[in-house]
Amino acid sequence: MTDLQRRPFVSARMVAERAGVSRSAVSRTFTDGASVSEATRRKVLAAAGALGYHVNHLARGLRENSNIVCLVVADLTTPIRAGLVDELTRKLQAASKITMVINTESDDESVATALRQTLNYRADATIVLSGTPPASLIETCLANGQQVILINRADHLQGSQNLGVDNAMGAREAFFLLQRAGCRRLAVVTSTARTASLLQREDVFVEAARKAGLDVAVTRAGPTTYASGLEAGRRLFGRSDGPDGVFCVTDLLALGFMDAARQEFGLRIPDDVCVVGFDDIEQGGWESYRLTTFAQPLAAMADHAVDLLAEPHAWGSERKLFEPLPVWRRSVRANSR
Amino acid sequence: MTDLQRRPFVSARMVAERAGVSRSAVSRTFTDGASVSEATRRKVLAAAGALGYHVNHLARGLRENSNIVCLVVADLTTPIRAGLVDELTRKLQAASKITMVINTESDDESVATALRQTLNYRADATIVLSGTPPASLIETCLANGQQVILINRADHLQGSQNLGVDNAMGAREAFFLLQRAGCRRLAVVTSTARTASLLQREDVFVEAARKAGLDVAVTRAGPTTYASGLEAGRRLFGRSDGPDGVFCVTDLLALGFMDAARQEFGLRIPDDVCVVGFDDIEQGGWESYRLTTFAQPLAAMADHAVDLLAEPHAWGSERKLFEPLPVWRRSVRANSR
DNA sequence: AGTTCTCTTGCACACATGTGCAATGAACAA
DNA sequence: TTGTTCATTGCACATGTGTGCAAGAGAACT
Repeated sequence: MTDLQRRPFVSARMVAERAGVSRSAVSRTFTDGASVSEATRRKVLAAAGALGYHVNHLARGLRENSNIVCLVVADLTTPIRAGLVDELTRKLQAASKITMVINTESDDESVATALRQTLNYRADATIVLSGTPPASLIETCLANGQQVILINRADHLQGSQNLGVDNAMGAREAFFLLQRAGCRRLAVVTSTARTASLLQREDVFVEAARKAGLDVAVTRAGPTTYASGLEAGRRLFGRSDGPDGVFCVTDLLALGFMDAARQEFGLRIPDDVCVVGFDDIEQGGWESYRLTTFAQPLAAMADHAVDLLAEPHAWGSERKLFEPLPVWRRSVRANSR
Repeated sequence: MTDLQRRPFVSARMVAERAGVSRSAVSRTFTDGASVSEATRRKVLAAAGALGYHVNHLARGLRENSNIVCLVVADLTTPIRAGLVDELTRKLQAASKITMVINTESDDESVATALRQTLNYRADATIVLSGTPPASLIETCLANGQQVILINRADHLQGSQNLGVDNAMGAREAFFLLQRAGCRRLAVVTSTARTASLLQREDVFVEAARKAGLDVAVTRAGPTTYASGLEAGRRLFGRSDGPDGVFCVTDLLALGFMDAARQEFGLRIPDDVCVVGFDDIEQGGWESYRLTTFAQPLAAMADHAVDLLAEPHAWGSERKLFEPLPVWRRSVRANSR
């Protein structure tokens, strides 16, 4: 009682003592394919059960791979982020990895701090979902044999492995959708967060419209939230000639925009305005919205990320793009030609 | 190249060699309050910087506390769950803990497996947000000196520390809200998932109504989702005398229910039906819904959970309840007496 | 019986860290 | 100069694993 101190976790040695065998025997009992006789194995298992022994994976991680994967993410409550984290944690667990989540601000300094923590815990790999880590830090991770996987960060950093949805393709398709619906006064609703993904969606859409001889009003009312979409709607319809076809670079923005159009300006969707989103979050499918959008294939993306972990770390920084899947619902008119 | 194998992480010994000091000096440099001269400290820091050294927290965790906290959770994409995980990861990080997320099915067997993994990684504590671990396993955790904190699991398990929102209070208030609004034909919309929280909300509401001489129709159309709320609405209004006051035990159910009422039966809210939810998820505040509900004080709950970690593990299983905060919006009529 | 072969087991080391203890050396007072 | 104090530093051990190596035991075969 006096001397026991604060070391309550039962170790392999205690099990060995109780079972009357060597510590090696205990270790081998819990190692697949190691050589132990059936008799000692039973003795060890009995002792372990009685004492409540569990192999210490931290100590095991000292010698070999830690099997730890870090997820660096911001804005966890956003549906699309939550969806991705959900898929990843699930699949990582299935691959018998352990997931450490670092919930950071999305500014680059915080991400850098998070990445350093990653190194402290000897993670085999880090998956970055938000922000952009500085190149020098990525290099440090790689030098320490740690994989760095960036998801939907268009920044093409040397040595890191990249994957993401094909924003350009989605934006192009979005334009064609609105064009086919006969929209003439186009607008893009985006956010003040100038991440590469959002910028690309905006740019490609505007470019496609320009090629077709149409002008586009771009609105950025705030961060990438429902509230910003709402505010964008107010701004766009507050002027004399509101748009009749709108591409919202994110579903959240789209839902806010739709509410502004309908509740505050009495407009009908899709009769008066057509709206296209991006991401395919669950809420877009709700009866109040029925938003036509492009889905990020989250399951496939998570699968691929986990596959990358198994492969021998390819050095040339690669980049895999996933096609966004069109989801047809009711926020765009049927072809009117 | 041939012999280097796969051990790229730089250790304290390498730093020591490069700096021309002992390994202890390196260790002390990175330990607060240890005795190192300014000269060697500088040498060590220089070498560490050049080599990209980071202290191995896993090895450090072998001797003392691992500073790892496990979060066992299911249905991560649900807004309320995502919100709680977001708060917890943030606050744990601020308390310089590391968060491991175990995304499990909510059935008890999966939770048990998750809890065992928790022991393998020598987590200082486990926070359970979903499912109910078997009592025997909790005992094992406690015996190993690991704290077990259950959030919103009404199951009062010996030795575990419990906290959650006061469901009874919220349900009672919900009834009074509807009563004051003059509703006479009451209904409860709940799910087939018979978790203690949801059952209590249902029971207390029904009991309060019965005391006031009112009968309540209880509908459970499926799991705790938007779709189930939608289906519940169809069932309730498909009969001759639909309800005029409904308590949905979850905001998600409420939103689905509202959509059914409005889109499929042309009812107005709150003129024809009053709706009260529970949880206060972000979507309930959107313009299409403006749901009156009771908020779970997630921030305060997360604060308290983190505080529990600091305290010396009190053995008598305690239980702290948080008052749900009423959020007045537009889905309930103003008092009509 | 003697030889060979296979299976099992214990010792010792490696992994990366923190720290008690003793030794070293410098600064300072007498 | 000598004795004392104090900061600094290195050695060695502890933490809990996995595994190579050699030794031992028993079985099978000549």
